[in-house]
Amino acid sequence: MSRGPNKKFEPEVALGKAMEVFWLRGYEAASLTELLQNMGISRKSMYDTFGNKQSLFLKALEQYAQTRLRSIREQLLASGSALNNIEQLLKSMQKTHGKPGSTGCMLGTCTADFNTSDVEIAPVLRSYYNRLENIYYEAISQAQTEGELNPQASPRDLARMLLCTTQGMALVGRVLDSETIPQSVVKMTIEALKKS
Amino acid sequence: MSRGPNKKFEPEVALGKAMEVFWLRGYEAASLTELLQNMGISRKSMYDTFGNKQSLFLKALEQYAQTRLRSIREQLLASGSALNNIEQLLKSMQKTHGKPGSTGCMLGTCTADFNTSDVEIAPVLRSYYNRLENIYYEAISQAQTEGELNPQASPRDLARMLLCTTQGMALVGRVLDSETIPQSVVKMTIEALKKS
DNA sequence: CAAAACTTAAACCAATTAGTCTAGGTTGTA
DNA sequence: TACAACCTAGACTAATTGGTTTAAGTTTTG
Repeated sequence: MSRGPNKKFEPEVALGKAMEVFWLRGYEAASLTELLQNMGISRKSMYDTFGNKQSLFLKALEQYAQTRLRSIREQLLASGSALNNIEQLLKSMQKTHGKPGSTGCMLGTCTADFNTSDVEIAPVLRSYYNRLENIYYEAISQAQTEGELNPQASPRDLARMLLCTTQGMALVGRVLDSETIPQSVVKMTIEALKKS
Repeated sequence: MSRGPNKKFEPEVALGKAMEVFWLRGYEAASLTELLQNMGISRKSMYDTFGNKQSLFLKALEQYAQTRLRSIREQLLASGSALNNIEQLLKSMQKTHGKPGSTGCMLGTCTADFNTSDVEIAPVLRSYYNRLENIYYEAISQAQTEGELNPQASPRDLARMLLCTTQGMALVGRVLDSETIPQSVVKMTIEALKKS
């Protein structure tokens, strides 16, 4: 057994704080100084624990994605009708991204933030989008088997539409000061699903 | 009349080159060095002509938006059916954003790049989104009066859906290496319009 | 108690940033 | 021809960046 005390700060908590800064500012614009201030730890501890800025970011992005994907999956797999769960999810997104000062989705922000040819980050983002698409796919399929959606429609196509529409809403919402656009988008998206 | 030669370089051409760099890299990551190299002018000329980096960026963004908006408007107002023009526009976007190495829409990239509370840039982006929404609105209205779309549907809602869906497709396309997602999105969007 | 594991604060480094300024060259016109 | 307008190249500044290292202090445990 090793001697001495264990880590005093909670790496996961500090990582969460770092995530908030990256989410708000983006990778480049998030300075070490601001990151450390929010994380509440010293420079040394950060480098000892997380390696460097890029790997800190990748860990923060991973935590964001897992938290977000789990939350969405839970909302979609809640008891009751699958279609209703999709509607409720979209409504909650409408509210979130319609708020002034909303920061959108961290995946989307990073998708814009990084050079498209960045071989380090692009595959990570692509994989998260795939997982998100698959979550939508499952929910739509379930709504179909429950008889709530047209069984002839392609759940794969619908899931992809849902993916891009919500990402677009989250992105545009960053500069909006009213809920009108998200309202329209969610309304039309739900109609599109039902009429598919 | 003033003496001496007029400007040797074309400010609009140089601005276009700057725009390309900003588009590819984003505001922060676009260094003066890279900008000047692409613009093909000296540091001094840039500061004399454009002021500083931020105003260079704002001018580049304005040029991008005007070029882009005009192009979209032209495609939508082309001769023939309004609905068909919308379809053709979406198909061209599908192709563009499905290409590996696609850089998305500069408006979207900047929307993610800047701090949401940036009072300088947020209103500019918001205004561009409004203009884009209005262009879609006109096209949809025309398709309705031409009897190609359900006249009961709200062209405002549909225009907003189109806005967010295309922005999302452009954004996600930055990390994609195949056309499958844009294909699905465009297919579903056209269906949604027709069934609205 | 003493050593190990952990912590912070701050000094430090090399590189890069946006922006300014100067010196010298070219070009066109009064 | 002489001067004004424009140009480039590059030196320079002041600040900031990510990252490293050092020194000193704290806590736990063998």
